[in-house]
Amino acid sequence: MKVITKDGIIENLSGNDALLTLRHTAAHILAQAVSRLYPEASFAYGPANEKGFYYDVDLKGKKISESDLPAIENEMRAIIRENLPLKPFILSRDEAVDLMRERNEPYKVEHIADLDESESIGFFRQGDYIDMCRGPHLTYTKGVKAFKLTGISGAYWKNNSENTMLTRIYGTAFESQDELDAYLKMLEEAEKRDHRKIGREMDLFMFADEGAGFPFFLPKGMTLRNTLIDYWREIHRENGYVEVSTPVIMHRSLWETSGHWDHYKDNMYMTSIDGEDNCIKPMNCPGGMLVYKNKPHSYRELPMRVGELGLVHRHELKGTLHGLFRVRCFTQDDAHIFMRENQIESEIANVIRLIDSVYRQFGFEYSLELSTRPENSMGSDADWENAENGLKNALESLGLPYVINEGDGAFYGPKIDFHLRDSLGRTWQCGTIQLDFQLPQNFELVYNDENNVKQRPVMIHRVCFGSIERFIGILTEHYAGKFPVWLAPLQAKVLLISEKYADYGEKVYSALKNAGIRCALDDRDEKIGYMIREAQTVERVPYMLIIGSQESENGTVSVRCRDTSNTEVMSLDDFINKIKNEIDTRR
RNA sequence: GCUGGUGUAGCUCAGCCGGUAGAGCAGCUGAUUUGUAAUCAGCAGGUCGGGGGUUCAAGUCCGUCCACCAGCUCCA
Repeated sequence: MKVITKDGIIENLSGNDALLTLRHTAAHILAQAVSRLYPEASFAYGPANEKGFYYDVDLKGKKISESDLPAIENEMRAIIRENLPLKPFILSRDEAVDLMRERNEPYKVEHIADLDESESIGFFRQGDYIDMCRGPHLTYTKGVKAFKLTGISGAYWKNNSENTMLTRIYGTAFESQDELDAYLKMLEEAEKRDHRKIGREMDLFMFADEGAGFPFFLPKGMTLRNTLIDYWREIHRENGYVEVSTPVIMHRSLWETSGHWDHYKDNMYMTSIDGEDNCIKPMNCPGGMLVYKNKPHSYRELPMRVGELGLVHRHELKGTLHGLFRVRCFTQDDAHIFMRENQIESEIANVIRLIDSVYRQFGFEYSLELSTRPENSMGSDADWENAENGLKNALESLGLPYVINEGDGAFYGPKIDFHLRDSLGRTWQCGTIQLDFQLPQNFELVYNDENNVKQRPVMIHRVCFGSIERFIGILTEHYAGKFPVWLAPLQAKVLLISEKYADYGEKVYSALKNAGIRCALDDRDEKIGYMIREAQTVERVPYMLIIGSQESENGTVSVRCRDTSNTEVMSLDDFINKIKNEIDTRR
């Protein structure tokens, strides 16, 4: 794809670079269209990304909605038809500021001040529209052949909630109409997997207006949840963890010691007990500290791995709530690991391996991020450096790729985050490993070393699922509700062709039940097609056992598989062995 | 919290310029006894998110609160 740089050099781009350039040019065309329809508009940032492009616009109090998008799209098409050349030019800082002031672009003027002194300031002109931009761009507007405006929202200038809110107009563009259509189709398919919709259809969980952000688990959702927890307990037992449970409500003094009172008060729910301030725990760690302090410890016990499935409550802003993905109370599959400093690297590597095995069980891809010291943090520079190096060394010794998020750590320590990719291509933070030198100090934790000298342990906080609730939401979308047999709330359903076969149907049903298989019997006097439709498309039961005259005469079952819609006739025992094997091996 | 949007039966949705609500599916009852993705009929379901205001009259118009949706910010 032929593109032009801000220095006027023609280059050839391909692959992702070409796509991003195409989208960036589409963003300029969007801005030009907006400037024609809304001459008073000023422009902020208008980048391209992996989903498309957007432009942040200040419409000076003028309100627009999605219904205005077709008009903007039409104007964009007109600009593409006019086939304007994109002409770059370079200005000095002063000239650039003058030009942007003259054209009433205060955000661009502010942007110039943020640019590095050494950077030359590029502009691209297409017709009467000029945009400050480092490029490159397509050479002509007609290069944008397949685009669509996809939405509109508010966005803060420079992503800071203190700043003015601008109007962000979203769009996407591809090199061909076919690719655009495929992308839009994919979005539609993704919408069908929405865990909120599937959760309602499958009776997994619910929400009520009386408790925004507080999920309810229904019987089938509870089965799924307990199955996940059984799996979690099993792998933690195998990896040398013990489990505790700490209270949900504890006295204010605990949270003052832990630092949450100073650093996290706005997110904590409060209550009063006998006139004293108490907090509903937003994190499990302070309770875990009290467990450690319950008795003296020897170096021989370390590393000491203490798990807790802890229910935490956090007051999240209501605009951020989103199904099970973002709630106000959730269960962390937490663990606190107490250890000596020289055990940091190997223990972090152990945790990474454990989390990796969990994600592989479900076939998830993930990426790693290392977050470093934030502004509002506790502790000395030396501790932070130690902690950050510990995490880095563990990642590097395992040879894992990661990106660094400067200043994104917790207030008590740096962390490694695991980001899962969901069916919409969104990434969700699930697992995290946080190294903490602060809480052991604040709570004066100690252990006796081999010389009977008191030493301070280092602590790791870590979660695998992150939050059971979020993880179930992600699993629901990942599998589109078609959970693997070991997780499925209903693993098999017996469907009767007619009530004449009720006796044999009952026999099959109790045999499954006695074998520990989660099953149900549909003995309604409906046609078999009706029962299959419901079992397969709504309940999403992995196996449907159809029972009629042949089966009851031969002692067999006709097994219909949810995922292939194929049927296979087999003996009842063979089926039980087959499904039990799939469950036991978690396939 | 911010920007924009939405809220009508369990679910999906209709309801025009203001004249006190309608469908399909699900549910219940009956008929049917069925062979691999919807059998037929009847019945029942709603203070139109809440509470105000305008009006002779509000699902419809106006403010307000709540919830939800798409984002922003934040986060497991």
